[in-house]
Amino acid sequence: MTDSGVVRRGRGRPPSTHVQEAIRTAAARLFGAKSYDAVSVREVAAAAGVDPSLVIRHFGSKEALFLQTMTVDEAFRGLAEGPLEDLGRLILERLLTVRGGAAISTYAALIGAIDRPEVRSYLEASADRHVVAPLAERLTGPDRELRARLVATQVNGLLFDLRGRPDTGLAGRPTAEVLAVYARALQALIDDPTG
Amino acid sequence: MTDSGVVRRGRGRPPSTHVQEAIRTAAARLFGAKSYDAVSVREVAAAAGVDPSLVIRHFGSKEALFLQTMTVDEAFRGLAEGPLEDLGRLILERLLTVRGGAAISTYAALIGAIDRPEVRSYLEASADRHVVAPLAERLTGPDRELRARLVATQVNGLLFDLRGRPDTGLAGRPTAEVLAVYARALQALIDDPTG
DNA sequence: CATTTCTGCCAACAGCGTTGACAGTTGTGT
DNA sequence: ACACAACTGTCAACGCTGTTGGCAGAAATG
Repeated sequence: MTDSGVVRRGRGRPPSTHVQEAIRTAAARLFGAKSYDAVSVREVAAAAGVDPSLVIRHFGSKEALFLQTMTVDEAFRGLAEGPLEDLGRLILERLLTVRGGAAISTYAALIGAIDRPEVRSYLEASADRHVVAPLAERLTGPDRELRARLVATQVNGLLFDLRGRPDTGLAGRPTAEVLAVYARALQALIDDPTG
Repeated sequence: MTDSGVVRRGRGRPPSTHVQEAIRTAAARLFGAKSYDAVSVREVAAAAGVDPSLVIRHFGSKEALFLQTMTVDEAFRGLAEGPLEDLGRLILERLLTVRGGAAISTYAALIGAIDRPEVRSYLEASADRHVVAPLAERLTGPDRELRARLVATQVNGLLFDLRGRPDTGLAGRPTAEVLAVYARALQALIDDPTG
């Protein structure tokens, strides 16, 4: 879906790959550990053993590098699949356990940069593509799209609150307990209110 | 609760008020219109007709000025009061309608700066004080504190998704419709699951 | 073999939040 | 009345930021 970030412009010397890879690796580590603002381009460059200007040259801007590095699509894919009657629990289970909570910390980094328009629209598009759209098609009863949208809202809230504490869980509670209780609320939106 | 931001250090010339007021007014307008990062201290100073260094002198830092300007306590006070059997709807109604959605836009500004530790802890403390703590005392059944915490989580999610669109509502839906549907999910956490 | 597009490197830009230095003003304690 | 302390506002400067331009060389295409 996303290209490598380097635009081929015709004939001539082809772009290198290992320098980009080094920058991307360093950026992923730093953006995962500190906030967007707290990570400087010069810092990423130093970690990658590269000149700061090269980072911009290769990726266009700090924000573009950030967006290319911190993607959440992989963790969100197929989130709305599974039997409807147990989907609330299933969604939460996948979010909280898959890849050791990697989805949460990546999401946390994105939320920290939410004021940047491109980050914001990426996050919205991601929720739409992986949760709202597929779920709206499967729901039955009234207000299907709104209910699907609000499922994403609840997921947003949970991810928002879990920012930075992927292990300890909410309010010191273990993940399993949060999951069981919150699943009921999520399921209240999934179930047909007239049925 | 919060003092004026100027610390009296003993005898001597007392602090002025109208300059602080001018800075605070300019800051409130700018922080409400643009994101934390997009508003510079120099810009606030210019709007207040004041030297940039005075802004820092008076308020300590840009972040302190921000926190003193954008407070959400007023809008959150008493949020968890009212009959338990209808509290889900009541909470949402108060959040979405009080003061024309001023709570939402202020919250939006705070979320935009969520990566700053002091902003983060203020937001957490605010939710605790006005929602989690008073609600946990009133709930019945198992997992009272966790359920109260998750009510705040759902509220967070809604405020998060409503950022920047206090009028149009979610997904273009009018506020009333969102309210009615989401209230069910919120109420699912408030109701005693064993009852 | 000319052309084109990369490479990497250095210096510089404008803007940022913040601080130091300094002179002037206004209050309090004795 | 007088010293002192804490404020006032003004100016220049600090170190940092993301980003850009210039430049010489390398590697591909036609």
